[in-house]
Amino acid sequence: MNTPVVEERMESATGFILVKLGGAAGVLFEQAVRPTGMRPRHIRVLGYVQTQTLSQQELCQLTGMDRTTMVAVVDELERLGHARREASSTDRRKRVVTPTPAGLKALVQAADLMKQAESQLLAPLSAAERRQLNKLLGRLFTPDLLACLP
Amino acid sequence: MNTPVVEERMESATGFILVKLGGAAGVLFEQAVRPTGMRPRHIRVLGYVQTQTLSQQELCQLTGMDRTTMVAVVDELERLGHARREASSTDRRKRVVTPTPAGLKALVQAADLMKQAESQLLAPLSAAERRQLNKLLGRLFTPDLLACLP
DNA sequence: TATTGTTATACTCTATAACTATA
DNA sequence: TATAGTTATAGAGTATAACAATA
Repeated sequence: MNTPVVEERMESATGFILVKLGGAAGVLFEQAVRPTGMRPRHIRVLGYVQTQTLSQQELCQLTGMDRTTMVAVVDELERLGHARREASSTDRRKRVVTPTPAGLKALVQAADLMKQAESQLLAPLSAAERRQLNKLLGRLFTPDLLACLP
Repeated sequence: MNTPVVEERMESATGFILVKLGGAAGVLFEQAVRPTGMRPRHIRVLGYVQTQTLSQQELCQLTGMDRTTMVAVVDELERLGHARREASSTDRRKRVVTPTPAGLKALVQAADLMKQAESQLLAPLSAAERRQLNKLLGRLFTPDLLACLP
């Protein structure tokens, strides 16, 4: 008996494509923002603190990173001169993360690079198709899905 | 000046959603097939060898894994009793990977679990929308994109 | 006693280099 | 000389546990 037990090419399954494409997009963005000396997570943190005053703990909740990772990310932002830790005025346990002028400038550059990378990624689609894709993907991103993650 | 330099919520950007959703889908599949004792890569290898006779090297080319990872994956398939290494009749350097009856049975079970997980993932979409999404994602998965990956 | 930030540590994944046996 | 498989090892990424300061 030589009939395939299971469809051989899960390459065409939506789930498979989604996983692979997500990974590829991650690498693409990583490469795109490399000139800034940052990685996507640094940019995400900078994005949050550009208008709000947030502690590391609050940034953890917003980004889903854990405390120890956040320490490293803020360390690196400080080393790059893109953010500083300051004592919270209300709770002396907390340390507030504040962007420097250089950090804000780097954020603008990074956002531009990411936008370019996204354009490259979505190049095969028309503007209407991009909106369609964004809408469909957004609907998959349910609390239900997030609930079963670690 | 308190105006956001950069849109604060890249959460709505297609690239961001794609990366996050891909990661979530990966975890979902990982969890779904856990009852089989396998991980998605084992299942992928089993899927390839169910009808073809392939060496580890050939499996590397098909899956994109490197040699050392493939050794580990085949080791684990052997330990589970789902595949065996056999000497190639044409080239004694090569070792051909062959599924056992138990391996084929496990593959069927795994494929079913993955299908269920995919249904769960795509539950928010209608059948027509799923086809649409599959088509759009497929078009993003270009050789161009794969070329800029490591 | 609980929480914030921190450090040290362990664990997983993957990649690199070196070895063997065959070609 | 090059290739297939293997092993050992190192590196990055992430998670866990324990600690200091403060609530």
